[in-house]
Amino acid sequence: MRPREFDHDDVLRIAFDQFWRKGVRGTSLSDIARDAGVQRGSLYNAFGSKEALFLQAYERYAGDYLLALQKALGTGSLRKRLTAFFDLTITNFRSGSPPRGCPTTRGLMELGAAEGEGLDEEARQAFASLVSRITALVQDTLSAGARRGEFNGNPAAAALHIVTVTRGLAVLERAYGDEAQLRKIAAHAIDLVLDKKGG
Amino acid sequence: MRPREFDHDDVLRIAFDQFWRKGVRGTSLSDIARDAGVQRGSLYNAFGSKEALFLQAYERYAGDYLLALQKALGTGSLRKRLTAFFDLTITNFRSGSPPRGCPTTRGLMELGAAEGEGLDEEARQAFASLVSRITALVQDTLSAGARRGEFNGNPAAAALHIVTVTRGLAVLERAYGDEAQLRKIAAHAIDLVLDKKGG
DNA sequence: CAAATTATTTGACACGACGTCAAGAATATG
DNA sequence: CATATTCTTGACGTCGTGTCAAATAATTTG
Repeated sequence: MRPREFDHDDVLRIAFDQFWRKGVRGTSLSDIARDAGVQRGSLYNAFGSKEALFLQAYERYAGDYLLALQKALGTGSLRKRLTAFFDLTITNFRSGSPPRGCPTTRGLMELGAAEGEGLDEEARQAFASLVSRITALVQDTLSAGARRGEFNGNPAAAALHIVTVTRGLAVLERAYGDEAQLRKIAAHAIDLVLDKKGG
Repeated sequence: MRPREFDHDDVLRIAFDQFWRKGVRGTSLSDIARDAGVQRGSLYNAFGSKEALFLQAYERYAGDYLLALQKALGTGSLRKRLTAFFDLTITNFRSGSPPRGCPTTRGLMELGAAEGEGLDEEARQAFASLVSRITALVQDTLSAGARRGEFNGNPAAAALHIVTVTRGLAVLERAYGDEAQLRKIAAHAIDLVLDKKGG
């Protein structure tokens, strides 16, 4: 066996950086190959296709991101935890120059329309899985907060609502690029969820 | 002058149908030309580029959609109006088979990353403009509701929150395709906004 | 230590997409 | 009836994805 001339993980990082900045459809394997100092054919040999390469790169990102979220949601009052959650979310959307937006949201909207369209379906599941796991983290945080008397609504509904707002923030980020606005919306969402009538 | 052999508006409708179903990047001018029974070159002659054709088709859609929203927001109690607003929004996302999702949200996430990237910037403005106009409609509705004592929060903040939720719904629609879930989230959002503490 | 094995690399190819251009076709105008 | 003007048509260049066979280089085996 001949050993590979490039580092698998390096390529994954380089590829995801491009996917994040330009989207999957907007990134060519030639771009990635040039950036990684690898021949295009080698990428096909190692990963199979652009979509498969993206999936691997995305899973990497998703794992890292979940860990960071878990950390943000792990300390302080419920309000502090939710604030840290939105902070991390928005900071993530606004990272890079120019800001790269949310890769999950972009990926979801880049999907083809057909129901079972090859790897599209696999990608959809990867995106949906991250969103679900984030929702679960938020719900757990709210449930814990409820046990401590900091929240008295429905944790599942509230978590879904909060995650829906973060997806909306990802979209508004692309529309206006106004980070202060995003933070205002986030603060308002926290108020709505925590100051609910009867709370 | 030689007369055009196709109807300008027909092509716009046919083109937007494809853009809506498959996204701008996922739709080729060959697709549109075939569907419209027009030569590809004629489209370039008449519209200039794919992006320009999309922009015209999108403006058409945006105008129609705004009118429909205005109608939905125009009658009944504030709660009824907001319910009709979310109803129309979700129904729009779920129209077609398979459901086509939200063209504005998809368009926004399909934009290139570079700040001033040719027509991308024009498209971004078109998307942002529709979102802004929707926000204004919702805000007016909330203000009117406030004058009638049906709402006592900040109309601007609440309108922005509601529109953010609709953008989030567009994303979740792609992730899960679960219309019942979308309607639950919408109902919860209305409750949060209208039942705010002190309301 | 030499040689066969085996995966990786490399370059050529087919195909489809965008956009441009010059040449042909059809109407309106003088 | 001829001319000018616009639309249409088909060919071209470039770039994207994905495939394939041939060349290459290390490891494993004898």
